[in-house]
Amino acid sequence: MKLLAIDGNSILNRAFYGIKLLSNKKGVFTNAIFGFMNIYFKNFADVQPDAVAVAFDLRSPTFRHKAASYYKANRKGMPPELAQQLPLIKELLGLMGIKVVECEGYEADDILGTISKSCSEKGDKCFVLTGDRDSLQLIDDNVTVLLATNKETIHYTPEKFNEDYGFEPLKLIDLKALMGDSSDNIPGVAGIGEKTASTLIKEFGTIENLYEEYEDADLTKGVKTKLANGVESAKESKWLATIVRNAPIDKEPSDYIISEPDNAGISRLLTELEMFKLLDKMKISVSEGTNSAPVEDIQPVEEIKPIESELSSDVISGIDKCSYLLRDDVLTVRVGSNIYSTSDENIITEFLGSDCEKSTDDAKPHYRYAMERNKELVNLKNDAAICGYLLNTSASDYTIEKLCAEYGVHYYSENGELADILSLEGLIAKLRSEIEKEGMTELLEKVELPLTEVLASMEDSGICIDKKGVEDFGTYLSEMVEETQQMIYDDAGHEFNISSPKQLGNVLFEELGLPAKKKTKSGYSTNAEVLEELRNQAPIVDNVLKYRQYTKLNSTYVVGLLDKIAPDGRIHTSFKQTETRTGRISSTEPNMQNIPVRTELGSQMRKFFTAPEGKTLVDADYSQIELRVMAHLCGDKNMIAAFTSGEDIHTSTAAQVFDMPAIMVTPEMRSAAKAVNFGIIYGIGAFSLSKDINTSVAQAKKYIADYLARFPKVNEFMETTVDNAMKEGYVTTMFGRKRRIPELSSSNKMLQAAGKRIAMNTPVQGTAADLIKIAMINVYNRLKEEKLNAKLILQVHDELILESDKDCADRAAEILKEEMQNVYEMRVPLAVDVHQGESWYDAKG
DNA sequence: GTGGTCACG
DNA sequence: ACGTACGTGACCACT
Repeated sequence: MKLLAIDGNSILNRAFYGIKLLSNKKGVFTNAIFGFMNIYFKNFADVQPDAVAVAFDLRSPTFRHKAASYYKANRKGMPPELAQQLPLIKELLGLMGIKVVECEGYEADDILGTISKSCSEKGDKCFVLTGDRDSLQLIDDNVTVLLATNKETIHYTPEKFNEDYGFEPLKLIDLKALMGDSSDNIPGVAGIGEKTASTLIKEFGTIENLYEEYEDADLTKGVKTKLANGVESAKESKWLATIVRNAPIDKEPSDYIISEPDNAGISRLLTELEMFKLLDKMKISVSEGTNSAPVEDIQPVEEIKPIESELSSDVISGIDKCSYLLRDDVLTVRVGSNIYSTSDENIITEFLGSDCEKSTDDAKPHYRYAMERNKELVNLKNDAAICGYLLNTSASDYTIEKLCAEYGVHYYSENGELADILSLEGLIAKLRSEIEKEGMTELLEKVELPLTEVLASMEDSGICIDKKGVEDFGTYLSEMVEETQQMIYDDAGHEFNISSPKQLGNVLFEELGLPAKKKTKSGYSTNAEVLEELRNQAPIVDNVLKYRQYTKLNSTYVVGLLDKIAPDGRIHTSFKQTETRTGRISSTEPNMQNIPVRTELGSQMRKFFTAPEGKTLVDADYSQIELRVMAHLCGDKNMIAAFTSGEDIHTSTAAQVFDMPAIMVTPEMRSAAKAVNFGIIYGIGAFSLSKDINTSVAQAKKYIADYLARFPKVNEFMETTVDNAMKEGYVTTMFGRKRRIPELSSSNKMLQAAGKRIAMNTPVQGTAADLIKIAMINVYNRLKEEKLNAKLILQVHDELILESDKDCADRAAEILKEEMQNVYEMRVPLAVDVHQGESWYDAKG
């Protein structure tokens, strides 16, 4: 008979700290359960036991059978994120038919000690699974310890133990009695560490033997003295380190034979915890739970037999609804149990342009495939990645396989290469029903799906870049880098890598003795904020700042952009629609949303983004869109009045906060008010505000208090938003976009505070993102309808850029401004500034 | 791969 | 006592 005995606390602990925090929608943490079950299944497969026991600590405050329990109980308790998972894993194990063993006054390792002893005496094989090396003392010919480490599980037999330690397993107790163990509060012998202890045990075996012989042995005087002083402690420690092997529990291995699992119960629990991957692994379907989703959501698990054939025009004309994939220029279409495929470009474009309703996994590249060939993708109804993103904006990616695992849809991995296409329809059905449940169907159909085509078109268009201009700018920057670098070397007295924060910190704060202000994890902080304060103290500092500016411009922008120029002489960025937590779009390879503008030198870069011959760039940006969104969302009268009046918002905020007419507001007051306005959007904190405007925390606090007194609805909005977020676990934007915030249920105060700021900021930033997305779709359609030779080419969060034929640029600018301003009826006007120019620099106005 | 830094809204 | 504003992406050094 083979028994697998698991130290539940130890394995759960290891799983918890080894896997990043995961939680379900309600904020119940599940990472330790997930990790525990992974370790369990792996070892179960390795050992193939006949019986399983999982032991957990159980200590009563009034009864302690030994002092070690008392010491351990004194240690810092487990974090609530882990503690809440403890009853859940026990419940799960119970449902799986696995016996959970607990015994008042005993720890898990005592229970394992007892069970393994009983096995050993009866000649049964026992495998002890734990993460704790202490249990290695249990090893004998019938008892193997499976030690789970971060990397692998080590199988400790007596031979393996001897190889590693050089003595027999039972003597591990004596080793610990000498060296002690701070985490278990075992004192050991003062001054004896692991090395000495190990040597002594190898030579003398047990501490009893050691204390009989050590006085005459060949040991240093120091060691002898330490041993003499530690004799009592050594004996006490040996007792503490010995695992109990006679706890009052069931001792027959046959008592632990696994009973019939309750699949419905498991399904219910794991569905509640949203651990679909685990459920799939256990080969239990969601439907086995009693509270299962409606039948139509569930993909049948039975084998389906796909019929594969070549896609043809005849077939295409007969399809009215299908799912498809387009990868590496190969199209695969599924209609019922028929699978068609083709790599014929003409057939592919014919399919994409056909009337049939289409569902796919990631449509943007398909739009581009069509556009590059002057064709269209028509009637796209579903995009799995977009659906997955709306349901959870925080996932790392949205592949079909991952989504199936997350939403409990069967993934047809048994069908090899066809797995994705076979799984797609069921997945889409499930995702759509979830989206409907969450009230995001309109957001999906009216905003995100239409936006995909707009983004594809923008990527396809790209923006014209003046290659020669960039190259010349690069030459200039390189000269400046060279020059500045030399001056820095002269000041430092030697050459070093200025780009290495470590080496730079050394030069500045060690060699030159400048006062270090801040530290980072790995040394001195040398960021711009710190250097700015040191500017007057040494000329090298100014040069370092210049060096940073030149190298940044040169490597990120000049070199980085030249590297991305396409054969058509343009830059085609990639807009990501499923990346940000808030609903914004992001831009990569290259990032066109962080082209310099704030400094004079940096903004020169924008002169190289140009309109080609006969065309012009039209640039429009929302003025203070996030503050306007805030005014709309909270409905504060004073704030709305400030925007309706058309005055400068920061000046008028200052007038309110400082209680004076606008004409008396000084530039300093305006800039303080501006900082407060930013703080309001980000989820205000007095400390950061004080740093931002260089004043005391007390003063910053007063600004905030005064602000909130003047704009009471802002305060109210923040409070209700956070309260509601704490209750629901998520926040929403005006258009129903959701962001879950698991940080809110963290026991870590810092993390929870961050969660609250996220809760305050996301509805504002997210609503602004929704608005400009809708405007983009409307602009795209208007330009198309009016057949203007003008195209959207860039979006920078609150800014849209068109490339337009000169002769229709005024009309295009009019449409752009109109659609942006009128995108949605708000309680405040949405102000838009529009300009035209030959380059981005000029069009910014 | 991670951390530091810095470019943008 | 601790670390501090929201959301991104790219580059460099270093492990």
